Amino acid sequence: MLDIRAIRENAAAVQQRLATRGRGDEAAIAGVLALDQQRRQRLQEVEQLKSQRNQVSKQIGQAKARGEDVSGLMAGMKEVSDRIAALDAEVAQLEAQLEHALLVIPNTPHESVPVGRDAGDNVEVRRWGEPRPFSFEPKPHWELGERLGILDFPRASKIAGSGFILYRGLGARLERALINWLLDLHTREHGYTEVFPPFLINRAAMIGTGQLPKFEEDMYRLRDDELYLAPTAEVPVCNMHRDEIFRAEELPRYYCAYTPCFRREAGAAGKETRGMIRVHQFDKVELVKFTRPETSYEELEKMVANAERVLQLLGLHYRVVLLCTGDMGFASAKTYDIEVWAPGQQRYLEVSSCSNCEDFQARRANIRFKDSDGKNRYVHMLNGSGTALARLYVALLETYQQPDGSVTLPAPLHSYMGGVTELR
RNA sequence: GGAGAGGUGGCUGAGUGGUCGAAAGCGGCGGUUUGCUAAACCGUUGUACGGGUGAAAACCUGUACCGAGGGUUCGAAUCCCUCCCUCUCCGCCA
Repeated sequence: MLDIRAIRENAAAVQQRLATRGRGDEAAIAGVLALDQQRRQRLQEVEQLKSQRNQVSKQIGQAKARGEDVSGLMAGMKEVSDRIAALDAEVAQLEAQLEHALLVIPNTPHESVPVGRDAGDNVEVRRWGEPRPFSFEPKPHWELGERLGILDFPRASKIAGSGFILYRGLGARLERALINWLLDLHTREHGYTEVFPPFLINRAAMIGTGQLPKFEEDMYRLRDDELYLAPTAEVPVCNMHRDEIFRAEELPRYYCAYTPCFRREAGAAGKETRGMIRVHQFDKVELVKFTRPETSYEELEKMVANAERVLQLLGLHYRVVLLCTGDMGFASAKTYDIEVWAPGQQRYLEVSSCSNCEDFQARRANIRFKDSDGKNRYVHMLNGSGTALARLYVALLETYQQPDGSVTLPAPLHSYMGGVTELR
């Protein structure tokens, strides 16, 4: 959520930054300003009346104590009270409208973000390694997985529907190994604290990180309870500290968490439906940081490096991409994507997305810290995948496939696989 | 799921219709004292949203906030209703 005061004081600049996203979000600012103006006007009126009421009520109390007749005073105050009730309702309605208007406006991109329309305008920042050369035609993961008997898409459909994965045997073991290895890596070597949160999320938390109210149709929701399936661990982990105030010395805080991620992928039907590139449920280890505002951009670079380390240790070729204004997510001010090379499909796959949301989520979730001058300020919140498992799995299978269809496993996973070094 | 108890400021905890933003204690901050530490003593101590003054730091002022939302009343932390959460017991269950 953007700061209403910043909008009030700098409307043109905010509009200009929003316009770079190319979605017309800047158009909402005029309405926000009008609502804000009305709200403040009504607020002044009602507060003046309340002041009057407080004074007279006090007089009534005192007069009564002296045994005087107060029926005249009381009669007059009834009208004031009714007027207050009416104005209060008006203010509440304006506030609700203003709140909603602000909740559906995306974050303003940071000035270092390239302006662009879509993914085509993203800027490649660096590459690591290079695509593995093949002496044979590399196969896509769905062929490898089915042949090895570790991925079973038809049976996943039988249970849930299309867009779900069933791992079995060493395939299931590999998924579990990756989860454990990633959590160990980030907690032991990168200083993150492990969190295992609920996978069901209430509405307030979904609003806190920005999934709601705008993206309701992308979320799985329970029928009988106001609960949603976690679309990413970002949601529970960020909301851990909702309505809290950190002491300055408690920052930065690093958390990592494994959760499955549930996404309806509404509107994405038909796109990339083959295999496990885009599915309704996938596993992910997520990194989340709460930082002071001054350090959040350094922390973003470090977070990207932490995610890159995953691919480096696994020996997977990747590139880092800085998203342009038009391709960034709703809550983000700056995002790097990490894309791993999938030789079976001759393309890069997004396995991580690391974002600095600045105070956008902190304002929604009301997460602050007490600064050295005693003032409460909003923290900056960052989140990044470290990494998404399904696509990492794809890259592993396709990169380390052998001519006979077997797959060797990179060294870091051997112990996590109980000594198994290849799938065949 | 059933029965009961409870949710007050950073913490503990008083407050059952009016002068309560809220006693007291602890903690925090500032000061006195001190070679240092501790203790003692004095003072101070919330947040949000408006309005005003100021270049700003800040200051002045109003309103709201005692789990959340409604209601009664001239006036609600206090009375009523609904909901949420915590604790205890019972039931059920991995």
